[in-house]
Amino acid sequence: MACAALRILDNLGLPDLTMRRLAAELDVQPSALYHHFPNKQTMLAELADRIVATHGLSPEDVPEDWRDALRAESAALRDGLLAYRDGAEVVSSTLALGLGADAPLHRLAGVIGRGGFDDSTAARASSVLVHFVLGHVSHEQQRMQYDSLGALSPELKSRGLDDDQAASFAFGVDLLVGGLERSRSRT
Amino acid sequence: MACAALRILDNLGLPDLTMRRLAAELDVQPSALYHHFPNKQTMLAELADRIVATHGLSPEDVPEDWRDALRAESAALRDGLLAYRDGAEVVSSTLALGLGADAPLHRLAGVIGRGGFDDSTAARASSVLVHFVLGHVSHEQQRMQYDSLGALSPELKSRGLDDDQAASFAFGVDLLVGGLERSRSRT
DNA sequence: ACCTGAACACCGTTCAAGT
DNA sequence: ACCTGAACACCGTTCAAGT
Repeated sequence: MACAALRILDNLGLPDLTMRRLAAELDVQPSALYHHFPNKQTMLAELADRIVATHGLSPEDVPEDWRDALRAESAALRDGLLAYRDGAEVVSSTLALGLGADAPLHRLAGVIGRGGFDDSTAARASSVLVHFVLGHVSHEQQRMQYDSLGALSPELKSRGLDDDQAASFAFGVDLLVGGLERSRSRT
Repeated sequence: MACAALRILDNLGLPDLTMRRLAAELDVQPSALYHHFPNKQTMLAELADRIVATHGLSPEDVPEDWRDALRAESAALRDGLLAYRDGAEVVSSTLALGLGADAPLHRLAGVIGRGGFDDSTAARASSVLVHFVLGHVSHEQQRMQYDSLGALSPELKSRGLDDDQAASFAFGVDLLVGGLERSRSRT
């Protein structure tokens, strides 16, 4: 059920993920969907939860240094969002509406807490980080879609573009890690 | 024309800002709008540009210290977004689609550049900052809307909530300012 | 140049009725 | 419990025709 929705999302994108198309994919009438979700937003929230659950970094892969752990978790979250077309937008809107997809928030806050910051700081900093990740990846995915719509010589321009995106993503994460580190040394 | 759109946005919110309602507000047929904008997104982009243009900090009010200037510009941007219902979401989607609303990006990059950072760093850091601001204010506005829909004793919970929002906003900005400062001293 | 009228191809959601 | 069929109240956009 949610699998069909993810398939539509990945193949056609968020604007084409309609209740009617999902119903058609399941060979069912649109009204039947409302026995499983109260409304469309709830269905998208379920998708968002699944998308961020994908970014499972196995516990043994989490570095013990909190800064490296934060970088690793951030990169894993980015990978999870990039795994589905328009993944960042789905998660972003769900999170904004307070309907879920808040696992990364708690995950990252936990890592920061392990760095010796108080709960309030950890919560706020993880929120800043998640806002950045969602904004960055949304932009990234928007650009991918634009490029695939075939402007002039897409290969030429996108050669090394993935590296650029990864680098500017890492820059943002490092900026926040640095800010955190500094905030502690200034106490 | 754009004023009517802003009025609808502020009174009814983004979901109710439809081409048909805008046409009705202007006492015109929906099809008439397409002589002014090629499509709805373009119309929203015009709105977004206007919303971020509001955040005009007069040049004499910009502090000379780049860190204070960054804080002041960020706060002014937040105020501009908060000035219209769903302002952050309108700007966010327009920026994501690359249709405009990039004035704050250049403004902030300029301020950072005045702090002695190279152009690439300034551009990346201002992008991080704008992602944070949009994410934060979106969340803020979502919550305002939710509260006004009247949960239990809204005054009780929102007493001092504005201060909280302003404080966590300032925290995020300071985190990034600190990160930038640190990135220079570590060169 | 700017607008009307009418249509096209859709939406999300509800609800009685069936099994 | 789960689904159908039909409807309600909308959308964004196009296009011939008018002025």
